[in-house]
Amino acid sequence: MTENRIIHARQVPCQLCPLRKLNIFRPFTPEELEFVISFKTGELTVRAGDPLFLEGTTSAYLYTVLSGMAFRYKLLPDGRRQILNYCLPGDFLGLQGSVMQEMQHSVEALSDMVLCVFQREGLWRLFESHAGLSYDVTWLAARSEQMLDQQLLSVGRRSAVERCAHLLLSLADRVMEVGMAPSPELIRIPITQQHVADTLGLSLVHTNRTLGRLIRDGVIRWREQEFQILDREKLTQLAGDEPILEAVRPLL
Amino acid sequence: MTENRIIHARQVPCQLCPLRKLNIFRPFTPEELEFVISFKTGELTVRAGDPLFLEGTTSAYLYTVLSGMAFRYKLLPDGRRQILNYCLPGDFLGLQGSVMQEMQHSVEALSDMVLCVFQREGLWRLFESHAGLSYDVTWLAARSEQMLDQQLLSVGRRSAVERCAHLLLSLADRVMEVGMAPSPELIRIPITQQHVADTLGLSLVHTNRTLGRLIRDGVIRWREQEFQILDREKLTQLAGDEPILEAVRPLL
DNA sequence: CGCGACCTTGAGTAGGCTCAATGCCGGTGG
DNA sequence: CCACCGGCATTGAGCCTACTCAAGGTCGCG
Repeated sequence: MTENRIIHARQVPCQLCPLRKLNIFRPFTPEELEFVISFKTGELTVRAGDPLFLEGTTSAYLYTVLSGMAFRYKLLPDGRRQILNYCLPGDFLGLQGSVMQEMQHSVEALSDMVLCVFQREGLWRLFESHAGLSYDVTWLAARSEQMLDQQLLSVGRRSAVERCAHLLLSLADRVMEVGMAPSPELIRIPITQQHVADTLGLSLVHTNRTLGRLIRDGVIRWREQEFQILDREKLTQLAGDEPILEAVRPLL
Repeated sequence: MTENRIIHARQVPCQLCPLRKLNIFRPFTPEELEFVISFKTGELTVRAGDPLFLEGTTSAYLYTVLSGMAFRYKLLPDGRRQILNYCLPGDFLGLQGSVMQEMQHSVEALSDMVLCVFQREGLWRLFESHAGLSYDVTWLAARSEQMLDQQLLSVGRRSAVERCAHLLLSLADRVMEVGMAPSPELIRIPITQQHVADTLGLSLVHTNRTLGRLIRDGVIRWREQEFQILDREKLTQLAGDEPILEAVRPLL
């Protein structure tokens, strides 16, 4: 469980944070940077498949993804799983757990990951001393709410093809944003079709057939742990609507 | 549009706010109360069917629902609608619009409503001067994210009956919480079956048949603008999982 | 009285589901 | 070196949940 995992000393000093250099993240004042340095208590390395949070437990920590990928999900008592969203570098995890008593969802690593670790209590110190950073936290919460809105629209109202197209586009965009893609449109993501199915509220078989159609039509390519967008225009048209990308965002 | 609607002078002074008396809202310090009084710039009265926000526009205002009900939704280009959630008294609206450039969703009044109006800019003043209230805003954002998680789980992974049961339970609970229900289990909500359908990602006809089954089985009663839970136990069992209620929450 | 908003019901269809088998590949152990 | 196994993708067959189209029915209101 989260609580007894080893937290390493910091390897990556915030000043040299590779993410912060990306121009999708808003620059910090030296003062803010200093605070974040004091806020960060260490780093956590996890391996693909490890849980980061478990529904029903409480966690003393908050994380920012430094590298790697994870997904947030909920389970029904009988085991049906709904993936809520994917967590990429720069994403801030665990806020719900800080604010509520118990986590209402679980998070699992998709790949090996490195995370910045913050103490839950430090968050209050952040709010007390740094209005700008508090605003950032709220900003990030609003952003993930917005992403959930989109996802809900998809699952509730789009057809299987539309859902697949939309998901692939939005994943590709997000992966590109944080510089995780080796080349434009070639996306290496450690997800299986089962993940896609559980994200989109479809069965595995039907997801496979739907992706199969996209592959046969030359719109995408799919291999284990990797997919590629061959015809973005067509994919966008199938999605019926382009996913939204925001300009600059904060990074904690 | 929001921008040219008439905003009345305050009728309800925050000190006497009827909501704040409910014990589901955390008490404020006199100092916080004073700030909120200065933050509130007036009241807005709207009628059932009026839009509060429109996707793609920007709004200069934030609202707290004082009385009445609304729903938040998104549309697909071809008109398919997904209702994201319902807004009840005490809910804080428009944060996404403050934080992003443009609204990514719309909100429409279900009944006549009264809303407390805040200036978007005032929010920054709030963050600068009141750590506790800033935390509250974040808290509220995390709460609505959590509600979306539940909704997404429903739409993605539950059957039609389960979805209906779950929605009715959670609406009933929320309505009770804020004292809008005349008597326990008798819920008067101005929604049509079309709203239910658009909330659950179902068609109108199938929603009607599903509710019909619940009615025939004596689990609920449905009339225009009103439903009633006759057998909560059965409904909970059909839902497969009880919706979560949080204890105390902030009110702005 | 007619109309609009909403609920209801029937009939036929289809998109998506389940069950079940097969194929592929990489890793492991004999 | 090969046999086996587990994880993942793929395919076929049959079914069923949920959808669409199309008519009514009811009620309140101008």
